[in-house]
Amino acid sequence: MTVRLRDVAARAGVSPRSVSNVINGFHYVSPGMRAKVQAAIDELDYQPNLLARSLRKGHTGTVGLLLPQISVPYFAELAHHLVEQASELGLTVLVDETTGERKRELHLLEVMSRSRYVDGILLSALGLSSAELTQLQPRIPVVLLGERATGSTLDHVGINNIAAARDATQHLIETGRTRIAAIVERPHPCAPTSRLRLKGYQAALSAAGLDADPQLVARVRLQPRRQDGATAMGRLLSRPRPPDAVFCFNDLVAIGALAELHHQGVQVPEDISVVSVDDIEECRFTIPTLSSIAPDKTHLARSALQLLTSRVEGADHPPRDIRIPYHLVTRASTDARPDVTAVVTSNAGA
Amino acid sequence: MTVRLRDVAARAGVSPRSVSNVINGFHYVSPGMRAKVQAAIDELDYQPNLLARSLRKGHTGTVGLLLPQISVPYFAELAHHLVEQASELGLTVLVDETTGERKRELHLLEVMSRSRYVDGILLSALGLSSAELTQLQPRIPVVLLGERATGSTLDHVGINNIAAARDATQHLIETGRTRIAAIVERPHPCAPTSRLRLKGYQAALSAAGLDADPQLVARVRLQPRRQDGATAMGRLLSRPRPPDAVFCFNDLVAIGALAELHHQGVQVPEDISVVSVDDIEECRFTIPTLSSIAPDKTHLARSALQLLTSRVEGADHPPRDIRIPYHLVTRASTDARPDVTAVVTSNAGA
DNA sequence: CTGTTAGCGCCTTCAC
DNA sequence: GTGAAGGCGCTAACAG
Repeated sequence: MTVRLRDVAARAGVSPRSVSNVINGFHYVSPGMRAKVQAAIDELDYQPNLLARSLRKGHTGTVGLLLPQISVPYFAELAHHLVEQASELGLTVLVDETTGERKRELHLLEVMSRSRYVDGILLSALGLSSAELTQLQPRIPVVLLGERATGSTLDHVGINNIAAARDATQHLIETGRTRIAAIVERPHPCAPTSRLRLKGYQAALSAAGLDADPQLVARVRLQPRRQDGATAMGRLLSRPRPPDAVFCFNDLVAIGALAELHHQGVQVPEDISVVSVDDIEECRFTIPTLSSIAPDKTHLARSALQLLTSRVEGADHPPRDIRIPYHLVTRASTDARPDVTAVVTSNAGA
Repeated sequence: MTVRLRDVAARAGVSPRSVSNVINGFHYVSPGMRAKVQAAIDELDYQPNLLARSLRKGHTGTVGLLLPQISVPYFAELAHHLVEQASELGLTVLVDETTGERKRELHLLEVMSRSRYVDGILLSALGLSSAELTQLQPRIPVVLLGERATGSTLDHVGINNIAAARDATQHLIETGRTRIAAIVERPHPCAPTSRLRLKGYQAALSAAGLDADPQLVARVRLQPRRQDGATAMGRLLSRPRPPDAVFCFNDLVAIGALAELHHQGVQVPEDISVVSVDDIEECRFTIPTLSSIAPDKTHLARSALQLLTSRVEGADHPPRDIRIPYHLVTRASTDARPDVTAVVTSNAGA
């Protein structure tokens, strides 16, 4: 039924060892041997059993990817870049969804890391606290995506959230806005991203000498969807003194906000301008098109995979925290002139 | 270093067999034995090596998912449902991207199916022709997603594309439209979906006694993105007698069309109404919200996985072609009254 | 109900 | 340069 390495050896009249040598491009194999073996491989249509190889070698060439939910556009795009980069490195990706629940994150991390099926894990954590992540002693390498566990023992790849939010907000200020609102996730110890972005927003305001009106900070639940952005925008519009601009925690929320603004007949960007973070594809086709901070997702994917593979290969340096460059893409939502793109304010520093 | 089954056996003072029995819930194990073994497992923090188990058992509990590109919203949502359903069945999903290229589809199908890493493959084929798919003699089960290879020897799960497009178009007719355009992929032997949807569109027109003006059928490239829909819409608007409604091959194209309509100051749905297929999340927040045919994606995922696992377990029936129910979700793009949802015209027949 | 034994298919240290 | 043997960790006959 299934043709094994030893069948090839028998067919070629050589030892299994020689077949293995040919397959793995090992050592110096005599041309005659190589030809004989190759012929047998072709005739028998032989393909190595990767499972057996992995068992023997102790690693698999597969990395685990743990995401809250793959259909969320940002994660879908991230997964795409990761799969693409992995493929270039000869790796494959095993995906699982955590829904962002602490329990599931822990469970899948545990199951994956012990299964021996993956060499390492890329984790976009939402439910696990920094402390827990720090305490984690995974038996295989783990690289954190996006969220940052302060002082973690784990490698991490992401953008500088404070700086990104600051740049986005500053852009609103530069276009003459003064009552700048923010829509961010409600505070949660395990989800520092939103807190950092709020901090950046506040930093920009204070640097410009604008005061931060707490009435202009709307909170949405964790892992907000478009609808949450719409609801939050509704609340902001009902303030006695509504904003003339909004910084949104992410694109999904901003898209909901745009829908609500349209619904209420508020003109964007004339009455209110909108900016956010992630730069998902959808931003280019919202009405109006949406200005957003664009992390270099290819770079992110590559760095994460490099970090992971280097750990898999035994690298033993202290945990790294890699900051990915980003830039602000200005579009119609922050500018009367539509589709002005790519004002680059790249940031690759710590 | 790594604790093995035999270590547990030694610790518990029993045979490996008994440990295996306990782990796999095999046979009748005496309570005393079970307790002893469990204690040893806990003390040693033992976790089975799934790689070794898979090698031994001949199957892995992993299914391969081959998609053109996972960041495309429809595929992202599909992947989400698949991963979710797989998880419920105790399966994990290995994802790879084909970019829709024939060569890559063939290659990945080959590599995956021979690697012994996955028990079966879910394939959303774009580049492979029906003939090629039919000729395919994969060594592990393959279930086709979405596209239909007529007379294929492979199982298939998808919606009735003709009926879906007919229903969508009929909805436009029922709202009083008479000059109904279509945006579809340009014909390609390997991509029947668009051809079928065009057919359904034409069927609806002819059933209503409307003539099908070839000037009103715009073609876009294969795997169109939002921009392609915008461009095509632009062409339709430049016709001497522009349409008063558009049936779009999929949501992405429709979203591009909406952007172009907005850009040209054409009112939706007053001047032109728009309907499409896929019902991706984004539809609920476009401006205006987009009416779309919603395939039951959960059902699709479940059926695909059921079909696959049943094949993996050796089922030997003739190839199945499962039609998934769908319904038309009417939203603002086809109705002056916004957000009227869920007019169900479910279709589960052959 | 439990213990012993033999591979699943591969790679790799040893000898030659 | 090539051949022979052992084992990665597990499960499933086959006894007992």
